[in-house]
Amino acid sequence: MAKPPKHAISPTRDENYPEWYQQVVKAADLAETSDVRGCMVIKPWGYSIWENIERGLDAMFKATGHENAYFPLFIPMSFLEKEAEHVEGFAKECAVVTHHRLEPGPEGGLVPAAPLDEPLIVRPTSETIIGATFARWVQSYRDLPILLNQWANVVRWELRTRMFLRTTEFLWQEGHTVHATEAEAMEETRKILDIYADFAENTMAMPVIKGEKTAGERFPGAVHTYSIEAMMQDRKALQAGTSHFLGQNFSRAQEIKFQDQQGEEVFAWTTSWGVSTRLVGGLIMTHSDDDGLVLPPKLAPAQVVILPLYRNDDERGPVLAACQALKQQIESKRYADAPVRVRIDDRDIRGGEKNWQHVKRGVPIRVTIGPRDLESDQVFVARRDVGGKGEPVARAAFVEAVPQTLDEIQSNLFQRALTLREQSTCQLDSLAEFEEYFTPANPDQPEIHGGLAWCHFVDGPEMEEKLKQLKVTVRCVPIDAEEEPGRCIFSGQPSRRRGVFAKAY
RNA sequence: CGGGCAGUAGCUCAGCUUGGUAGAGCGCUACGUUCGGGACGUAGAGGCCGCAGGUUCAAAUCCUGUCUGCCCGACCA
Repeated sequence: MAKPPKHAISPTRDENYPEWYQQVVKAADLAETSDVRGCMVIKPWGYSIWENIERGLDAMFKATGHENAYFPLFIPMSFLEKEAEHVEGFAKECAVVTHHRLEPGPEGGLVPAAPLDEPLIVRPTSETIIGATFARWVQSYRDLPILLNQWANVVRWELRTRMFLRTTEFLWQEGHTVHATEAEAMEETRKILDIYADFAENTMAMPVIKGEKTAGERFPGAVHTYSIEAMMQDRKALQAGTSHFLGQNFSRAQEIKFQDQQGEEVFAWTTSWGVSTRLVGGLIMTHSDDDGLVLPPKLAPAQVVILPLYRNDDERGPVLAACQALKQQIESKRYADAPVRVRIDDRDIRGGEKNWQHVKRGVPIRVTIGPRDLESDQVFVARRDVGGKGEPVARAAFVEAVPQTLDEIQSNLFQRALTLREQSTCQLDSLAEFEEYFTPANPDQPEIHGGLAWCHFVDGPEMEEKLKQLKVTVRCVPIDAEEEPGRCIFSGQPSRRRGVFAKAY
């Protein structure tokens, strides 16, 4: 009998984190590379996770008064040119449609035949096309606020792509709102940030820091950009969601204006905000281990998987019947306002291999039932978050405890991630400490190092130079932190708040 | 767009230096033995050796061109 490897995933996180990530995506059957450069195929298991993210967030948006709508994939090129910073920011990564219609070419194959009068760009984000529409919709203060969201795909022609974290085409939601006053727009911006943080922490079990981006990291065209920042297991930061206060920049560029109660024509205040399939990448890198994916129960497509064990047709019938019965019993239980999601895996493959597939796919609870269990009215239960083979439990007791067990797994994952982040966070008050913190011991093959460093800073050329050299970025200035006088570790200038610094994805 | 590397079975790759019947592992199919943490055996299916040209009796192998992909930089939800 062949000796199984120690871990399902090779290399382990410590050995080679980026490669480990790719292997988890593959082993968990989440996605694969496609025939189109930089674009991935999201497989059913991975897509189900995204659907659960979509469902969860969508409910939160609706509960706060937002409605879904859909705008075109194509944007006339001239629209993008209206807001100067916006052009600057996105022009480089736009895919452009210049022709329609294909005809047979002179040497076989097809050639584009008819050039477009005005090229269309494939949306990298929809501020411009949605803004142009809003300009028509908004005439009176009575038309406001407009609170819209769309679930869509966008394209950004990135040069380096990584599954889920950065792909040429990705799925996301983008919220776009219009308000009569600055205060209201700002309130919206912050409300959405809170929703993102709530969702990240309570549904994804991924701790985040809410903060504001510095000028250099801001969304092109925004006045303020806020983000939620998470820390992955390699101690690098991941921007997991952004909420932008656009001020009147876009409304001026696109003439979104209205008559207020005094009859004066004024420009509206707009916001935009989004999270993408990148969240799936964050989910993977927050919880998964050297045996593969680990899913928080609230997002797991299956929260419980039942694995029948039998050797022959005589055993098969009773075991499968018991599985069906168990499935119904578990489904009658509720977790997080919904019936517990259960699947039976009765595929005709070896039990051991089947079991490992579910380990690698991160199913929170695995239940094995064989002939011996039928006699003793037991089930064999394994939790993905604690690892190990599992243990026998009385069937009735197990069923009764399912919701509580799922809840324990959910909070265990969050606590574990939070603990790692806290252990990997420090305050640094000198440039020397900062440099040491972010310099790997072995530059040829950098080990996992660094983390989150809270430092006083003043945005400027000294800082920029040093960050570039160390490949560190300012993630955000946390908005929940107290003000505290200090001095910029780069320039020595006085500072009132600390920023969070980290290497980042 | 600069610098490095690679295209051979579904996947990962060997073979190329020194030209001579197209290979391995994994995966897949069938049968048997197995089965409570990744099984094993036997038999099979599966190929435009990226593409085009050249050298040669003969090219996966040598030469030229070309296309595509990957890695490292600049850019980034």
